[in-house]
Amino acid sequence: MSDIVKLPRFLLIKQYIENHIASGNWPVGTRVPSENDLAASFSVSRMTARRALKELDDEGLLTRAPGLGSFVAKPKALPPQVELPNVVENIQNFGIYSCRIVGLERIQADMLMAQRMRVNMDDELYKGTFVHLNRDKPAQFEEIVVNPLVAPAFIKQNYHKVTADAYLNWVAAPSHVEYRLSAVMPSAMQRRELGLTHEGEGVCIKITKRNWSQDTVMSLSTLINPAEGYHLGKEIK
Amino acid sequence: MSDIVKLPRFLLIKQYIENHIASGNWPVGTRVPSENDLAASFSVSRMTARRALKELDDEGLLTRAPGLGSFVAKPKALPPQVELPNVVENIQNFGIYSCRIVGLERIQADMLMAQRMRVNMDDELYKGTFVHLNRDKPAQFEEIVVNPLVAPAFIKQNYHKVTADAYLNWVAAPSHVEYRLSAVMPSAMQRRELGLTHEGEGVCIKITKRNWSQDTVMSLSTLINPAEGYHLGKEIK
DNA sequence: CAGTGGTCTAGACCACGTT
DNA sequence: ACGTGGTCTAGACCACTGG
Repeated sequence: MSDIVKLPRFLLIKQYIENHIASGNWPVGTRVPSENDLAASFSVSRMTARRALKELDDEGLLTRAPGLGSFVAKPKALPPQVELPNVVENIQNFGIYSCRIVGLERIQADMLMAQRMRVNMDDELYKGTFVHLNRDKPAQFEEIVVNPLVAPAFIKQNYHKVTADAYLNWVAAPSHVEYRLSAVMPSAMQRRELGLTHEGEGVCIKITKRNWSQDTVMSLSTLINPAEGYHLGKEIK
Repeated sequence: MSDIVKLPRFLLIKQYIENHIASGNWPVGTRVPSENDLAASFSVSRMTARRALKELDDEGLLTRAPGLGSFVAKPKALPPQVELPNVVENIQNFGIYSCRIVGLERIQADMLMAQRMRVNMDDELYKGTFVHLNRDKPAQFEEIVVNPLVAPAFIKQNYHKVTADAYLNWVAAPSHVEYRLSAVMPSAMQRRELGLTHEGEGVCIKITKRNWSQDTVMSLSTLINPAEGYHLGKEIK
């Protein structure tokens, strides 16, 4: 016996169309019945038939054009995406978080940094260097350069309780964020701070992150994670 | 002077609500006017007021509940995501692609592989090993294990022109894909195949990808890329 | 021109949660 | 009982497209 649940009519129409598409019966580009056609053949008002087509349009299964009709859209293979885990947040939620402040200082922009921060050379910038620890074990090395105009008090904060990233999100949420990820061998300083003493170990994931507030760069941070145990995406086992 | 364009009424209502939310006038959790309220105050039918609320709901700005009303939703910070570049596709588009077939054979599933492929131990599997080259320079090492039930002819194909991945997508598009990314030091065999001769070089990005067709595993592939020049996300310069 | 989708109306019935 | 959103109707006018 079929379910006793009474499905809304617009859902029946959607399923009718979805089935024709999924079965290959209506290949890409096929013109599907118009709102009036569906209204007639399903004994339904046009508004109801319209809703079915509208939602299939929203879901990307159909393309609709006034004066032309509704057509089976070609499936757009959305590029595979992985989430970037927030190491500090994970520790705060599931571990014991602490932070070693390696440095917190004013610097002058060299040529490269001026270019990346979209400021002039020799402009003053703030720079913070941190090691994030889980149960007193180094988990991530962070270096962040901040535009003083966006966060004048950045250098006066106490980053034992609140991370620099969290503070910046507080004083001015970025309007846009850029990420870049690669794998590197850490520098001697980074190895030391991360406690990577053995000769063999050392592969690290490096994430570069730039926060924008409209057209000005708020901050540029570099995160170095030991590759050991650092993964993106779902567990595969 | 304001634009002469005549906006649809439901858009005016949407803007009215959006403005109240954006200005902080209606903080998260605030109950917004009901469909009937809006219909009355905008001298519009309920269906039109409804459409405005419906679309704001779809866009995540509102949460609606029958019997209760519509409420300002709390902005959900979508986790940052990066796209996984398809190395082979990039070479085919912007370089000169070729492929060295290292191996193409039947294997028996050991315990680990059986678990990952969701088959029984000692079941037959197909395994392909490839090196993808750009201008005859190794760019990616690939190892792919395939379920024979899904692609019985997998092992008989010629993978010089079409990649194993492309072939599998052809015979049976996956219904779901899992990714996992990490950084590793390549094995001796991988180093040899990738032409990593110098002692210092060697950090690699490893991508594990599992294709599902409904509830069966179609394939499990491991991609090894020299980290040198391999990046995810937007260029930051 | 006839047909399409886009917008809109003024009603209606229902299931649901609060009171 | 009342108001909410969810579904639905039978009309309507419009801008746009094709033949």
